[in-house]
Amino acid sequence: MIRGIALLNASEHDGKTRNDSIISKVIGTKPELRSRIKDVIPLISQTVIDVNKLSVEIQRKELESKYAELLIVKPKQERIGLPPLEGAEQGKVITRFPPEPNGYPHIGHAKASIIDEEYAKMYGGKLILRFDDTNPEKERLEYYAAIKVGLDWLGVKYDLIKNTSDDMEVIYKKAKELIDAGHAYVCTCDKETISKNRREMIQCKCRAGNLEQNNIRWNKMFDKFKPGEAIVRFRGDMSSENTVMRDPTLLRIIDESHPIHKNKYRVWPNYDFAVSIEDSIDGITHAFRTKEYELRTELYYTLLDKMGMRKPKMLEFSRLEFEGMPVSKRVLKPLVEEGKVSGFDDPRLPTLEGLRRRGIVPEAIRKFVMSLGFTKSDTMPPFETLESFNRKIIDPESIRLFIVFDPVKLTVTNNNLTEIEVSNHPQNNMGKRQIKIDGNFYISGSDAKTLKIGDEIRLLELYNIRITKTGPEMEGEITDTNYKPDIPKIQWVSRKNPVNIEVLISDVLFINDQFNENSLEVKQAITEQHYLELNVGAEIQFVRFGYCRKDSANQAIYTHK
RNA sequence: GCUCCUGUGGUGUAGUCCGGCUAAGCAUACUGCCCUCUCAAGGCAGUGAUCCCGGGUUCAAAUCCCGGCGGGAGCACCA
Repeated sequence: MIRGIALLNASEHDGKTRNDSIISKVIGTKPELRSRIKDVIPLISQTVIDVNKLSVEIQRKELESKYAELLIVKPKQERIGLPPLEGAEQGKVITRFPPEPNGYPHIGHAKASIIDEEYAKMYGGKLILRFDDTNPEKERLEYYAAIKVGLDWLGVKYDLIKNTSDDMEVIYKKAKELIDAGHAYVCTCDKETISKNRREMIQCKCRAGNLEQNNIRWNKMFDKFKPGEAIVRFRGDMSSENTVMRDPTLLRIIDESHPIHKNKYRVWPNYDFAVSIEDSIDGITHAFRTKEYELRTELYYTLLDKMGMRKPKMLEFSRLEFEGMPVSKRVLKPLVEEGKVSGFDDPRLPTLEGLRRRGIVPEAIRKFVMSLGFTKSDTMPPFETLESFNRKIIDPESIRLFIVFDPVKLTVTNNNLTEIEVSNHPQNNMGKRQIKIDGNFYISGSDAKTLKIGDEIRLLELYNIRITKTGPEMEGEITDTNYKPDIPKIQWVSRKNPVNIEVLISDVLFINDQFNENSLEVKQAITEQHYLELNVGAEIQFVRFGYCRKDSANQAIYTHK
């Protein structure tokens, strides 16, 4: 057997084989030899020497005659999809997607929700959409809706929808329990002091307060105290190396009206407190969040411990963002307000609406997200990869049309056709369209520039012509109608019924943190009459230009090449 | 500054937990050819990684151990 493997390896490497490879292969095929490896090695070395002495032809001959079964290559099976989850049981996995309704959904939400859904699917479990709406200062009703619309568009299906704010009574109950058990206290220090103490690991006097004081203060938080005057803090560890454990805030007072509950509550839990309670009572088995929360998982588990609640498994993944396409509201909002972009659906933006208008389809986003894997490494995947997935999906259903930029007039002096029929797609049956012609065309300026008198070109789908006049009003005459492979082929638009449109071309929004003033190019173009018959939202491939999505009767948005 | 996380071709990843059956697989990008009445899609081929660096353990290390270095994040009454 050793000889066979050595021969095989030799044949794969120009007749030369090596000890290490053979040892590995032998152990791989017969693991039981592992313990006797020391006895096997000399044997292998000798075989390798013998085999290397033989010529390639002899090696091959012997291999084929004696060890033919080794020539059958077994295909390597590779894991597809997400890595398996620890502790996941078929049918029992419950995941959750917990956005805060404080803005429009973007590619980051897409990644999170797709991972949540894929894992639920993988284990035949459930996905809960939970709005983490515990900060009335930032949340608005329209965002709840926008997020749902975004998920629908993405095709992310959830089994249950709920709001964290609907569980306020449970949250209060848990807070009271923590206070009564001495795991939490009400702190009335001011913000700066708290922050300073946390940095310097100093306990404040509130921490030492007795149960009675804490209960009085807790009750006062619901009426007497003003916002900022008192917070509930977890009795963590002020000397912990993990700063989040240094008596973090659990609840605070906010008087702003909540989009759903209006002024019913004014003591609101903060993120860590709400998430741990919610995940636990919702029956979540596996919770995923982005990496910047990593240090908070210690708090998450500790809190759940102190409350005596069931602990889900918390895992982190890296944030998804594209280079030059920031996702944060902090930078996007000013852009919208200053009119630098047209709105949150501007095609330059990585918002779901922006991507949709640009012509990116949900299936492409899903494939792309899945290709990223579940990792914690900080990376900026190129937008190109998304485009590539997208192109493959939209190509079969994109109608082919002709478009011309910087139009130059071209007249074919001996034209005798009045109408031709053109196929809408080169491979797929997407019907045909009629184009009326009279010998007067527009061609692209960039093509016109390359043409000299006497050149022969083909007007795609039409006929071949020889250029007889150049300049702004070009002329040519038909030489042949048969397709010739070797001459340049260009697209054209009939001057009989041209359609003027503008094409929006996006470039990266930011270059080295600077807003790219040239991030949107608007190009005037002329296309075919047929454009007007397409539905808004249709994907078009303008031949020799690229894919675009019809945004309106006179505007198309460039998707990608 | 402190703490945590992370480091595989230009890019994104698989493999890392449980060292060997992979002289590192896939995708993307790039190049060339084929196909094609598009510079698309499709097919084929090619370029490209001393698996961050240095030690150690072992017959054997991308994988385990130790020590460096690079990158990111957190240090809020935001999520």
